[in-house]
Amino acid sequence: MRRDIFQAIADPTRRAIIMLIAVQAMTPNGLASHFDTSRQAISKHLRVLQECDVVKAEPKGREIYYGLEIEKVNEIDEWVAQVRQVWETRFDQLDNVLDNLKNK
Amino acid sequence: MRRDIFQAIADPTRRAIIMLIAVQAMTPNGLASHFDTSRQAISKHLRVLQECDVVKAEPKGREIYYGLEIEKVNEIDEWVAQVRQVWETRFDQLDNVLDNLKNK
DNA sequence: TATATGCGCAACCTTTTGGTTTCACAAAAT
DNA sequence: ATTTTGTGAAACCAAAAGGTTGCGCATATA
Repeated sequence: MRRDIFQAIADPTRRAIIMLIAVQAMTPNGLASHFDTSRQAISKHLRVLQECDVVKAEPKGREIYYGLEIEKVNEIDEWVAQVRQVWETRFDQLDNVLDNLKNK
Repeated sequence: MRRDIFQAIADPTRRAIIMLIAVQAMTPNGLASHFDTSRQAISKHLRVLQECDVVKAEPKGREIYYGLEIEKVNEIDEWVAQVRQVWETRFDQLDNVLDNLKNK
């Protein structure tokens, strides 16, 4: 399944996971202790996060630490910036129209 | 149903709608002409976008123009900034640890 | 007035999502 | 060597998502 970062952050639990591992890498069990669901459910969320490279797995013995890939978060910023840029350009155009009116 | 902005931007079609109306307010039919789906499907997306205040409806005769509420986009930024801040603080803490080691 | 247009809403259907339970397996601990 | 612990994967399930078609209603247009 083709995932993207926007789908990844759509779920509140996944956003909370991201926030937690922003502090430090954590294991599935460690993460699950902060939520009201099973470890398996958290593992599923981690898989989604992995599929779009928001999260990286680092095995340590029989534990697996999941760490945040902060660069991926930039993709969100980029889109938001694009929207804002389009929005502001629109006002520039309006300004131009108003300037033209004033100059007549 | 309780929606939030993150769910709103999860769908690619909705992100495209947001980008389009960032340029100028548009009607459902006007929007639908840019996509490969029915007007009703676009209307459903608009309803989702309305429910989390990303979009505002402005009736004009029998047409309804949907315009972007740019302020809502800031909520995305805020969350991203929060993640980044936590992430960077983490490194500050590591720096502190390293500083302490160096001072011994 | 009759007709065409633009729209929202409801019913329906299929696929996806998010959860659970159960299992197998590797790595630690006993 | 046996048991405990940490994990991913698979099967299953209910709910939600995203699409369609068909409708009714209000507003333009003829």
